[in-house]
Amino acid sequence: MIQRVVLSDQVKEELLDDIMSGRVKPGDRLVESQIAKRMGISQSPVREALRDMVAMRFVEVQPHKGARVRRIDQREVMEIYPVRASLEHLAGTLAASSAQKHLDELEVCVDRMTKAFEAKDARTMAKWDVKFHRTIIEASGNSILIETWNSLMIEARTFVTLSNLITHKSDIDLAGRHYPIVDAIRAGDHAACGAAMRQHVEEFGEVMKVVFENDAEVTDMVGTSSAA
Amino acid sequence: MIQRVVLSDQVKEELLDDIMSGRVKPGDRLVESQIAKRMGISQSPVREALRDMVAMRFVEVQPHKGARVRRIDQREVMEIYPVRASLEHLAGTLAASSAQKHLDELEVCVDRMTKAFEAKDARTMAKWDVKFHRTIIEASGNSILIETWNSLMIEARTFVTLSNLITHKSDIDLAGRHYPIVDAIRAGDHAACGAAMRQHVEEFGEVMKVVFENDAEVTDMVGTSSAA
DNA sequence: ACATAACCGGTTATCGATAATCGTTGACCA
DNA sequence: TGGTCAACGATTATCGATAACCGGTTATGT
Repeated sequence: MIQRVVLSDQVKEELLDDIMSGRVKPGDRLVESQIAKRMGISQSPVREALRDMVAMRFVEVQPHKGARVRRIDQREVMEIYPVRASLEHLAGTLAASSAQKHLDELEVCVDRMTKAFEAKDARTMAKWDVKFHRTIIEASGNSILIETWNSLMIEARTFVTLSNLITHKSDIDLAGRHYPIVDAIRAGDHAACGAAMRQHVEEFGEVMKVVFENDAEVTDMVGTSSAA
Repeated sequence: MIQRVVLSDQVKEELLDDIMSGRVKPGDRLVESQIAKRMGISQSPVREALRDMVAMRFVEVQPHKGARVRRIDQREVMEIYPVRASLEHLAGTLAASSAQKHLDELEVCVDRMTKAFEAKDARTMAKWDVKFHRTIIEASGNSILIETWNSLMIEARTFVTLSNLITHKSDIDLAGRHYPIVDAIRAGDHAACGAAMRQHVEEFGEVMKVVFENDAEVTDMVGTSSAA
């Protein structure tokens, strides 16, 4: 096990998978030497992988005290929506024309999302949801916007969020709510597309808020996501 | 030299300073072993510092090939403004009330900015400009927004941008353009504050665009910034 | 009893050395 | 001449060992 190009990248992937799958939970310590021993490698690549994951915000380290899986609390989950709404509003506005060549692609995303939702498969649904949004972000052509959006690690967050949603509120058709965006792109209407993106993200935030309020003990989202 | 808490942080600061001051230019290689020898330390903390600076987008590395100072081109400089405008619009909207307790602070920033501008001191001006904006971003209370804004490394970018501006177009009073924001905060008008923030950032972008157009050979901003 | 100091196990931060990899140079041959 | 490839120097990626550091615990003095 562990054999490809750059060890630290493989370590990173493995640790990321541990986190996403729930094998390790928020707050858990990630001890460099232990991980190194478990993977049969030295401390250096592990250390490097952990630092990378700090930049991704999956891990937090305190000097001389070590790394832990970052705890994503309800406040943080909710705080992301206004930021996404702003960024995606901009992306929608910029991308309304250039995204037209991706209309088929976008519709495939919505379709797959719908199916995954019916199958209660949060991971797959998150994947297509994120692909939909990323397609539009990238069509904006603004590389800073793209990098900024990517830095929010929306894929992972969406996954844990949808896991919760599907578990606790399986009657909301999220996939279908992407159609207004598709329509605005088809019409090439920049303002409408931006507005649709904003509204879509804000709506999603509202739904999550309700989920939280109806299910107060769910404060540790990543931890509970392992059920999916 | 080099003596505080964490070596890699000191290395990072030193390298950052080398870049900001123009002692090393975009495209220059940053050889781990050479830097280590020059600073009288081992390769590890240098390596770590470089990886951190990749996350900050000041450095780029290719596996097995090493690190170079990242080239920031005109396109990238211009692309940041729409993103900033979106984020700061949001921040202004959220912060109009809570920033009221920082009104004095904000006015100090503008004052210092004005003085630095008169002294043609781009570094100091950037410092106070960024402090002004950061104060409002932080008053928004949204930690994701704060982190996202920080990830744009606006301080360093503003410095190189202002260096150019001061060199090439010293007749524009940028500092004074912060007053509409201060006024909106004083009035506690959320919508106006958001709008003022957006307009301010967009105006700055416009000014920079003009600077670029009037000075076509300036495409390598970091490189030329060493004049400041 | 209580505060403080010395100690200890566990872990991180740093070191110096080595293996792996890259780009280049120059020999060799068709 | 032109092209392939082996060897080289430079540099990165990884290693194993050690020093520095943290938090908790026990020993010590008042």
